[in-house]
Amino acid sequence: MMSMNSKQPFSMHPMLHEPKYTPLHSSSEAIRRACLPTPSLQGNIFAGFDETLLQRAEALAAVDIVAQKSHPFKPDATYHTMTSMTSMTCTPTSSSAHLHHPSVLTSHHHPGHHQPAQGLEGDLLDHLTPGISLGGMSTSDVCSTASHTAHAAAAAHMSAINHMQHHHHHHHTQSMNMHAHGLGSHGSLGGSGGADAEPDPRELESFAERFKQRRIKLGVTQADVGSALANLKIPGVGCLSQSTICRFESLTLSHNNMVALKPILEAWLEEAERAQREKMSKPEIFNGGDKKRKRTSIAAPEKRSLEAYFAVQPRPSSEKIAAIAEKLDLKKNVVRVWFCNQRQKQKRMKFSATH
DNA sequence: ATGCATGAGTA
DNA sequence: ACTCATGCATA
Repeated sequence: MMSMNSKQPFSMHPMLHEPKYTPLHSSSEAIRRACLPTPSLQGNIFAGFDETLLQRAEALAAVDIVAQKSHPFKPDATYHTMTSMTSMTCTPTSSSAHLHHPSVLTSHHHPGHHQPAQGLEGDLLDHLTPGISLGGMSTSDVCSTASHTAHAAAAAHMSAINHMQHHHHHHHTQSMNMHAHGLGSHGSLGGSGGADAEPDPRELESFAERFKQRRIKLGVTQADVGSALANLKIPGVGCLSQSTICRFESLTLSHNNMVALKPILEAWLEEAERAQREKMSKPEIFNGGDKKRKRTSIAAPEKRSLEAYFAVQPRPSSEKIAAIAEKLDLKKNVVRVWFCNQRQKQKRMKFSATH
């Protein structure tokens, strides 16, 4: 079933499955695509290029250390010991069903990628400037220690604290209108004139801000919002995690994701404010789930190396990943996932270029 | 707030 | 095996 992939009722052009955003920041795509030009790759004489890459990248990483900040936390003693877990996938058996796939909002447009040749590392490395290649990546961390996210903001009022709603709803239905914004035309919609579908990054930005503001005013935490969403009974919409709400508010989601989530959170907001008005009371149960997934922690040195590799080749081949994994003494899967996540990060709104 | 991970849907 | 949307665990 093609299901959700079907975006607009009126198929614009079967070929244009590129629901890319407004011309304003459509470059996030361009960026990643732009890194494939391979000027020269004939140099890889022998099979030593893999080793070379690793060595060079690590060398860069070393430089990085100096130029980088050394977090106040653990210098490096991080226990990446557990990276040896073969299938840490703690059998999902654990009560809390893992069945959820609230991907109602998925837009799955294929990003037509490519298989960039992998012989350019050597060259690239040679032309790379330590500061440049790695500077923009690792510094992204640093969270404001004071995450006064109104944690205990007394959600006394409407605390629809429904953790653990073992959703088993298979909402594949509704596929948000991922609309292929008419690139070029869309005037400006000064104040959301187009009802609910505005692919405007600016609009999303302001909404996210207002959302957070009003949410806090309601005295509700991000987690509360997430679980309360289930009470909205919006077909195909279950609950969301604190993470997602947080990311929405901080715009650290993909554009499409933001667009898809907006109407839902908007609906919740209004419902919440309405409910507060009439002093309601929602029955809250508790939760009851226990499953401890251990979060692998990649030590700083390894992380730096990975970043160095990434700067050169964001999409290493399976073999390359294996090599890197072995070099850094990490599970291949850990490395693979790391690269995937890294790529995803680059696509997020907030820091995505042109924004 | 964010790092590492899972899973559905695709290619 | 990747992308994307999400989530658990944790700094």
